[in-house]
Amino acid sequence: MNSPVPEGDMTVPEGIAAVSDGDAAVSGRTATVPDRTATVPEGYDPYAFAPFAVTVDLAVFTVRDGALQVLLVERGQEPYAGRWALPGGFVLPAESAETAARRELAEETGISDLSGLHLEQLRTYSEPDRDPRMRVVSVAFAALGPDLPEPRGGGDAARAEWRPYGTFGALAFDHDVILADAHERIGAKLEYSCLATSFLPPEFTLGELQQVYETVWGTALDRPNFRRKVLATPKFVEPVPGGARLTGGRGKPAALYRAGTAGALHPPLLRPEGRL
Amino acid sequence: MNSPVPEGDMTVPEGIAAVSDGDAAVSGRTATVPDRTATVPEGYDPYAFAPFAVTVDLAVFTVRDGALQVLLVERGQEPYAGRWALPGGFVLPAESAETAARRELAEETGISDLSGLHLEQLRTYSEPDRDPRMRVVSVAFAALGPDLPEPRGGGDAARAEWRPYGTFGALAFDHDVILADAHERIGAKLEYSCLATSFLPPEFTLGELQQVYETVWGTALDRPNFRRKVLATPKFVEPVPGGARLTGGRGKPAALYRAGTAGALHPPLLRPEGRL
DNA sequence: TCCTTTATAGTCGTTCTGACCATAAAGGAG
DNA sequence: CTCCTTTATGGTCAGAACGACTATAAAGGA
Repeated sequence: MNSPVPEGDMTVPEGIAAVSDGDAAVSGRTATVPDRTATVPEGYDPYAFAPFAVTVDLAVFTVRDGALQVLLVERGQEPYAGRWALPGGFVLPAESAETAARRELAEETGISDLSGLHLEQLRTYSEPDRDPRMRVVSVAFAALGPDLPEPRGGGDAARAEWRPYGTFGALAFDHDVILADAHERIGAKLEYSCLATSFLPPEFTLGELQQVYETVWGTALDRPNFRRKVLATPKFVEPVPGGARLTGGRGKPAALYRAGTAGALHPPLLRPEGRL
Repeated sequence: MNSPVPEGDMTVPEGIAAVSDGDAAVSGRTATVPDRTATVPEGYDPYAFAPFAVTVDLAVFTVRDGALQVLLVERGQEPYAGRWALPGGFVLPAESAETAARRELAEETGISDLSGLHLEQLRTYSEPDRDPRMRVVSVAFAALGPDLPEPRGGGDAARAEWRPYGTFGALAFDHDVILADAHERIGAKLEYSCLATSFLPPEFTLGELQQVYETVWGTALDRPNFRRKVLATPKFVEPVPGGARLTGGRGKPAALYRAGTAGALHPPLLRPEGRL
């Protein structure tokens, strides 16, 4: 896994080749301001390569209280000061976008255990006028996890909160578009992957699994048919050994299941109506 | 559609806001070195934002001679001089990644008519060591089109050629991974979208459409069943008015069809065996 | 002790799918 | 001109999957 700079014709000073070999900058994981000397070789003019700032933005979903909720942060600065936005931040010189996404999320929410969080690259937003201040390219991620703790709003975020999807006004920048794209992607992936289990704790009932589908898709599903489909799909879920059952609810106790080893669903579990 | 720089804490000089308005660099379509003054405001320290070079890489597929072919260019410089690579290049300061992708492709292949080409963002590759020279983030695209003209190999590319998928050795950088990801994505999208028609000219036979599926998936399909599925999907294809038929081939002349207006396929046309 | 709620099992008719077989219409070989 | 091969197209048929239901079980609450 190396990488591009395609067939670059841009005159690259010979001294550059040796630069990124030094891993001196890799350690700067918690710094918010990148080490200025880390990736910039002596005598290298970064403007020759049209420098961009690279950020990550995260559309983090969870299912809480039977509703699809999104993690938002309140901006403390212009532009869009006071407006809600998706969490995110700058990619540091020694980070991949994936690494930066997890770091930023941890910083801004104070949630330390992100192990159960499913992170997935959505797409990159690179319109030249995305940010009124400067040229910023943002790698967007869709993330989903089980009912996570209340965010603390640390790091660069003034505040951080779970908000029910659709109950807030326009977000900062192009975050409305990113969020809508993320929602569409998640909904589509539920059809042909076992992604839904990422919304749930390690052990769950089929009723809870169904609620994930219903919440994300916004449609009601027939319970017996849903159950039949899920159980008919090999390795989608497997019963918890010992016949453990969840009680305490209103009705008959439900059997507990764990996520299986399947990555894809065959056949897919299609949404009732058309794909869009 | 604006954009991120999330809740930026990095002190941004006020003078920056006016910067990207200047479209001075947009014209530099054939320039290999971007205008250095275009996006860099006075008094702005780019290192505070960890400048990255941003490139695009394209995995361009077509079906030729019954085989899936990929467009490759030969690198003329180190690193990986003489190695085959995916076409691509630097994003200019006033371009989106999509715009840069089409420009680079036109430059490096000499193919002027890219209108029939379907371009789709794949994902962004941002591992810190992707490029041995410097920090480069690459937005990868999957592209597919009907049998395109022979590439001329202009622009930054020493040579450009169609090569049957799988008939070449290791590509430069992480382009092997990008290409594999693109192939997987295309194969998956054939299942639930009408993307296959992008591989074909405006008018085509069902046999040609089936060959696209067979070529991309690498599996044989039952002809009557394929036909039944395709015709049963509303708006996937529509017959050419007047009952035009393609003759000149070996067997019975085939009816001609055009791409319909459907974007998604319901129900999907699943690959014979599991999804991966 | 009902009543409500949720889980789970099963039925039934329709639709879809995969594996076939059959026929039509072209070009090529002899 | 006559087979033969090739490709297109039209069917059949049994099994699988699906959607809409009905029925029963097991909990808590009134």
